[in-house]
Amino acid sequence: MDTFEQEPSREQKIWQVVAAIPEGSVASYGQVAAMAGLGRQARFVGRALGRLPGGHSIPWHRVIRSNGQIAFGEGTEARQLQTEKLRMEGVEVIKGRVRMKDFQWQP
DNA sequence: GCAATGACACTCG
DNA sequence: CCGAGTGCCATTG
Repeated sequence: MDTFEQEPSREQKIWQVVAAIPEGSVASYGQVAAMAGLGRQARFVGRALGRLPGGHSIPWHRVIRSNGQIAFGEGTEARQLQTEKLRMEGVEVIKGRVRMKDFQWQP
């Protein structure tokens, strides 16, 4: 029973913010963290998404580093998938990085 | 209970 | 442009 209650609210907040990112835009971990009320806790966002089980329906591919780079290492399936998804939504991905200046989500 | 790790961010040189 | 150091917090051995 107590095996499914790891972290309450914080994750929920993150999911909300990530789910609120419009198509064709991207947000950095720090940005999501700030909007979720976590301040600089970007790591919490990353860990939250990474440890998240299936069935969450969260567009994790719209979340990248503050620097515009894809969070995953080169040669990983996840990175390829994220790149493809972003391109499919109209986001230009050059060498695994995005032009934040033009695609960063501005609330 | 401590040490190491991790889908990060920021500053400095 | 890139490397190194620091902070922040939860998970895992």
